[in-house]
Amino acid sequence: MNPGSEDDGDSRRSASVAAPDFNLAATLNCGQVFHWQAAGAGWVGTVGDAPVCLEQRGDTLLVAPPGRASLAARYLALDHPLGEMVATFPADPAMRTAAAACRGLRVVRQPAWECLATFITSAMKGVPHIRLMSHTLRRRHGEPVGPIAGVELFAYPTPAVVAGLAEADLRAAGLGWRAPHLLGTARAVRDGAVDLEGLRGLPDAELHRALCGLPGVGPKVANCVGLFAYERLGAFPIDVWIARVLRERYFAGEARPVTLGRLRDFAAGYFGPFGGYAQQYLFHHARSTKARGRRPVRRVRRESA
DNA sequence: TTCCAGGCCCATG
DNA sequence: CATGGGCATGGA
Repeated sequence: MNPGSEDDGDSRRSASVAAPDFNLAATLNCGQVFHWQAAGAGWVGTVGDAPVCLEQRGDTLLVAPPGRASLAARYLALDHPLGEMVATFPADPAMRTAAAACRGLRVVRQPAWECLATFITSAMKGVPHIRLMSHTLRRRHGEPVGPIAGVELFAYPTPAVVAGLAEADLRAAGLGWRAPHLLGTARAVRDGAVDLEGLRGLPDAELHRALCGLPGVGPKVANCVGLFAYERLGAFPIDVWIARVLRERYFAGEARPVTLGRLRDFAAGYFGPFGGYAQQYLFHHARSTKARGRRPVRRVRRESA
């Protein structure tokens, strides 16, 4: 990015936004959103249909083109009072460590459909593959909205477009058995069986129930969508990583693995009004510390004598 | 090669 | 209501 440059094109200029207590890289890399690409010193991606370049310099966020500064600031939730929110987290060692390590990570405000669809595709997949599926769907079926900073960008394909695809198209994009789930949900949205914007006014429990009625959406995905798209900051998604963290750090020494239901009950009461934020910090910290130096448990070689 | 991944669906007790 | 098997794909 080249702030203040006079040469061609709006996308070469950028606006400066005050962004204290913010970590752009952690925010875009923590597994809540899957389409941002590192480019030079910053990142390129879309906010809805709008292509944007982002770059952090200390407590300043540079946004290009400059007219999208407020859009980006809202998307990145720079208005969340992060210090106050983190102060509500429980003060146990696991939480304190994660909160310190993830300082500045913000839960962004994602468009509902794109969030719902990507998390339907996320079941039993690693983050890199979720990214791959997102990019493949965008490239093959989304509207081109770039390029920006030399990078071709595509909007996430709309519900109507996805609904018009064949299951085979989605399988060809790497979705596997998630293909009918995404297709079914896209058709439910297109046909008006569910109104994603209309859900905004619902209380948490009703939103959760409505989302769980969609194909491919269970408690975990519904909590992700509630947290990442509907700003239900107390929603606490429990995936295999978080389940492991909870069992190891909060239920160590149980004779038998604590059931998922018990983990849910515990998390709902323990982590407080911003439990979703707490969860995201635990998740990102677990993933970023385990990915490094992760040594698959070494296979014991059986000796034959 | 094997294991694992931001789970959900459906069939059984 | 809890539990278990099945499910596609790609990265490590």
